[in-house]
Amino acid sequence: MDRAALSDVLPRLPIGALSRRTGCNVETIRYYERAGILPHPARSEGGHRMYGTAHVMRLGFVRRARELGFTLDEVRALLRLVDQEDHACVEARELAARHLQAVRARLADLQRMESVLAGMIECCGGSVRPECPLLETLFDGGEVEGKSCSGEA
Amino acid sequence: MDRAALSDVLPRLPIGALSRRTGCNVETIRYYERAGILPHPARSEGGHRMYGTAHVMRLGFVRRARELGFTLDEVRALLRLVDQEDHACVEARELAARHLQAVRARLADLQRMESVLAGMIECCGGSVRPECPLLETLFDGGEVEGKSCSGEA
DNA sequence: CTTGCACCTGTAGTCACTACAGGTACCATA
DNA sequence: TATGGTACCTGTAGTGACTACAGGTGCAAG
Repeated sequence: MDRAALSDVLPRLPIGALSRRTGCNVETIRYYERAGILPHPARSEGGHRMYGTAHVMRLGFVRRARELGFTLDEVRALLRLVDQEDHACVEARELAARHLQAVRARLADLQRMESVLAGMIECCGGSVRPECPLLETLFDGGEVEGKSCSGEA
Repeated sequence: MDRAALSDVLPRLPIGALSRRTGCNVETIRYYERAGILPHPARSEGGHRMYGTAHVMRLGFVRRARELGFTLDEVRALLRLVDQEDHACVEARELAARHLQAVRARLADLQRMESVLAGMIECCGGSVRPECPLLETLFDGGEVEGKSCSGEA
């Protein structure tokens, strides 16, 4: 598949149609153009943006990368690799691997949050203590995990 | 523990000391004041902010809540509950439970990202195909999971 | 030829900070 | 008491990735 060869096919999609086709907000498409993610499209006589198949594909690429949590900077880097003739597979892999590390770090963070929150809520639910143990925990920074939870004295 | 009773003890901490004690950035402390999270502290003759024990505790509360991923709006709501005499345990629990749901949703998102990314990277690593399968996947939106990965033809 | 929608540009708002610039207070030492 | 080096002050602007206007113009169907 030579993607460059598709560049000028169907160059008459206005921005709303591109939006519907890709599921990407109109404002976001214009933003991506300003941000250097999408190239400036052709314009109609009256100044309306006119897109072709190449744009549809590129925007699809961007959307999928964003859904995987790549930042726009990372997306720009991926697009640079795409735009080279030899697709620099190794670099793409490295970029993705670094991103995967970041995702896993965030995942670990969230898992910690999840368990602390779940513990606090459970603790609070069965409470017969005068003060709210949930708010207490936030106040004194006490560990929820491994604590008796029913309260002593 | 009556927290209100501690309000005026040790009211002579300047912002840098509060920062060191709580691990919260000086700029962030001032931001929290502007944002209505922390009350306006007393001032020295020359206009420097002077904090007491109550502020130390409140800021600790805010920090811990933020670390659990509560938004500042949620933190404000939690603080309102704290500031009521009857600590409204049920409401705190509901707030935390809603937040836990959000955390779990985000967790599920990230887990999906993680598995797709890991799959893409694995696929790319063993590639003998001409094009980069990682970039290809981003282009055509093909599923990585359950695909042969070694390439056919 | 008119109507009404789609499109245009440019700017400002979101969230939770962070980073200045340009100026003043505080406090320890000489 | 003078001085010097911090620590502090206010106000504004920047971050990322959009989103939401306001106020104006193009386009295509009837």
